[in-house]
Amino acid sequence: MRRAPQQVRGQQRVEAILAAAEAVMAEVGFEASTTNQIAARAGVPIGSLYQFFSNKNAIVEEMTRRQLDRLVIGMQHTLAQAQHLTVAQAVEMLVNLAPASTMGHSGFMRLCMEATPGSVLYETTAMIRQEVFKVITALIRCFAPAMSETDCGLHAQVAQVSWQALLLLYVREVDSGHTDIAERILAEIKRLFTSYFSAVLKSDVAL
Amino acid sequence: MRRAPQQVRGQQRVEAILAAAEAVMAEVGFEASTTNQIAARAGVPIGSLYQFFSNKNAIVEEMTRRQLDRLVIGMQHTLAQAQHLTVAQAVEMLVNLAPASTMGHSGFMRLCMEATPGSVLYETTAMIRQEVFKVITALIRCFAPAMSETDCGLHAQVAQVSWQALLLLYVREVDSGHTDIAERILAEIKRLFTSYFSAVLKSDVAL
DNA sequence: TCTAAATATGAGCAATTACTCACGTTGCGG
DNA sequence: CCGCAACGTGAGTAATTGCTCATATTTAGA
Repeated sequence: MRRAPQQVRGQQRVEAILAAAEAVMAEVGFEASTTNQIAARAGVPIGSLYQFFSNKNAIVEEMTRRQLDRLVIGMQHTLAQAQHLTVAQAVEMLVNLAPASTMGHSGFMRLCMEATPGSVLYETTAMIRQEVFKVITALIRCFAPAMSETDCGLHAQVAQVSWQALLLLYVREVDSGHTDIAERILAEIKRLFTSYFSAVLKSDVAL
Repeated sequence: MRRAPQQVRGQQRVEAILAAAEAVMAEVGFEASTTNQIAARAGVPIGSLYQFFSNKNAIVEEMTRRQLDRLVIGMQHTLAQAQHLTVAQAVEMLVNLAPASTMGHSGFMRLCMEATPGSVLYETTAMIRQEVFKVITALIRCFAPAMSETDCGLHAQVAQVSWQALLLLYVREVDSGHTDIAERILAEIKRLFTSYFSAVLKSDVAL
């Protein structure tokens, strides 16, 4: 941020801008969204937007920082007790965290997961993907301590990419108001990861 | 196309434009690519580009038409004999088709799979995703003829989305020249789908 | 050879967009 | 109450881009 707000009206404006930005970007995408559009939606003149954010990127950076905070809540906790659980139970618990961390920010969630390598948005939101990758790696490690580093990384990458794509499917259904379909997708996600991890762990033990 | 080329020089120019467009778009993305950039790369004045293509979209439409042709080759054949195969064998054969249909057009492949709903590119390339969805649905149907329409569709959607994301991972590694990593990813994809479909079919039989 | 259609060409238009800046207004410590 | 810093404001600028169009050249058939 160019200039952190120090008065209440400044903070309120920053909140309004962030909310408007999330709404506009969710509607038209990051690239297609314009700063003028965001400012208008927030009921704020364009000059005020640039008072607090040096450019369009800075807005997303702030959104990423906040999403990251939301994300780590619960994940660390689940991971800590994973060793006392079965694979299916651990997957169940981690997937169940999704609705809470998505709630109220499905717009940003979609932006984040739809970002493609090379785009500005992808670089900005890289931290979030890395965090998910680290959690999955730790999970695999927990159940297969002897697995090689490269194999573990490969499995985690495959899982992370699938997770991202499937969570996107879930978020879209939630956004469309299809709560029942969203629930069924979550169930499918659990089934997919449970069966994949089981297959991976089985072949690891066999070696 | 605004005006189909009728002379050889016209056809050559169209080919040059399509090749240049794929290269440029693969580098900077569809939105960020400019028609002037594409024309320059093709060694063709901007006016000639608009002689054959009414706009940037028309270029991608032609690319999609060609990719669709490449895609259906082999898939129908594999599907036809799926009933004589195990799930693992059918998955193996379908996944093995990927390298051939990707070869030489990984740029467009990436564009297609990175497209997000709402974008122009997504609408244009919708046919390709639909084709993949139809094949997966048929595959599931083949092994579980009694499965309900909604369940079948849900499983196919989950599979299609995962397939898209994982194939993207594969294509990126191929583009980076990491042939060995790409091969290992293909193996993981087979494992993931085999275990997922097995789990799905097992629970279907149990009902 | 002649003519009409196909193709070639690139300066430039119209529209859009991120961002600035010069000048008002409000709030707060002393 | 004063003075300074935070904040408000929006017309305007520079740059970019998709696309047109008037005009020139090439090709194919009769």
